[in-house]
Amino acid sequence: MPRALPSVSHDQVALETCALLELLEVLWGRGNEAPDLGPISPSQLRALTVIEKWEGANLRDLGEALGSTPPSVSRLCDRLEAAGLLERSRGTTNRREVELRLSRRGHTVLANMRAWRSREVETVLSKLPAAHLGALAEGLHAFRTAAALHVGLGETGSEDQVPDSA
Amino acid sequence: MPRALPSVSHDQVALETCALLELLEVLWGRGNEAPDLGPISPSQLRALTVIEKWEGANLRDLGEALGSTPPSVSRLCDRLEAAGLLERSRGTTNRREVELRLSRRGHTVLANMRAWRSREVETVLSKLPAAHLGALAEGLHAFRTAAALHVGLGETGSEDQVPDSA
DNA sequence: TATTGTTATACTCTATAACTATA
DNA sequence: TATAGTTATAGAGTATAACAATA
Repeated sequence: MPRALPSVSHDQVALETCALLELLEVLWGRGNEAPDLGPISPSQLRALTVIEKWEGANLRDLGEALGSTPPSVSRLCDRLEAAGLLERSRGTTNRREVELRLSRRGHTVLANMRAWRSREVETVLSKLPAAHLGALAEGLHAFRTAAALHVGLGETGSEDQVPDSA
Repeated sequence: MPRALPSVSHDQVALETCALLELLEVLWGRGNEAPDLGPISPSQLRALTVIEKWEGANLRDLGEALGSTPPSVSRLCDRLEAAGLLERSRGTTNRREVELRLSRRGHTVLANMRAWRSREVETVLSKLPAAHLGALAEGLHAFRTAAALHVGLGETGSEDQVPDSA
């Protein structure tokens, strides 16, 4: 089997993607087995992820990105701020708005999380033949670029992670 | 750029995978935008996913798969049973164990969830060129096969989803 | 005694509703 | 008045500790 033919249907790839995601949901949902993360919850991680790519967002913005309500987001930020991962500052132009930014510890936590997950994924990747690895890299990058645009988090910091294998 | 060379490093692909997963975490974590799912939570979805592939598991098994403690799992199953998605029956051979099985509604809920997610993914895939689509299909399948073995959910119902593009 | 599951209690996350403050 | 954010209260999810029942 040299290469997949271009006759693959969207249907099949969509199902394949979902199956993989389901697997990783179960795996990564396991109560933080990452040692460096501290007692940080999935919700907090999601919030940090969004704010990292959207510095200076207000509570409404964050709530919309997370699909969460203002009170939930407010409390979530309370805890993130108390944990020293997030900074809330009253807006300069509009005094009723809040500007959200990651603290240095916030950035560190995200970096640690990514490092841990990458190590997990690498143990799996190490079992793949090189041909499959190349196909995966190509396909994933194309997919993520399209997906980021679709979700609305595309224009910011997506490219700095993977320096493009060229 | 015709095809990715086999010189891609595990490192880079791991980071790419994590970046994509992060994106989908934010997207799918948005309070259930799937209409057919009803008020089912991510935790409940994870539990159903595991039990589907492990019919007759007991509470300890489920807890281990989810990385969760027995009391949490017990309560989680209380709610799943109350919602009619799960059936708890006292074990036949060992009367202190419990056998967990999905109800018909449980199976339906999982099917609906997968259908909704697949539609979401397909809207993204429809924007990919055919060459990238083929690469993605090949890479994802190889990855999932390796990952399923690593996680410990490999021998059961992994193959029935994608009939292999051949 | 060791194992399986449950109950007791506490904290996080989320939602709806009501409230405060700014525009 | 409309908008941004917070507080009040309630239910789900999780954890540790203590308990009941079976092997």
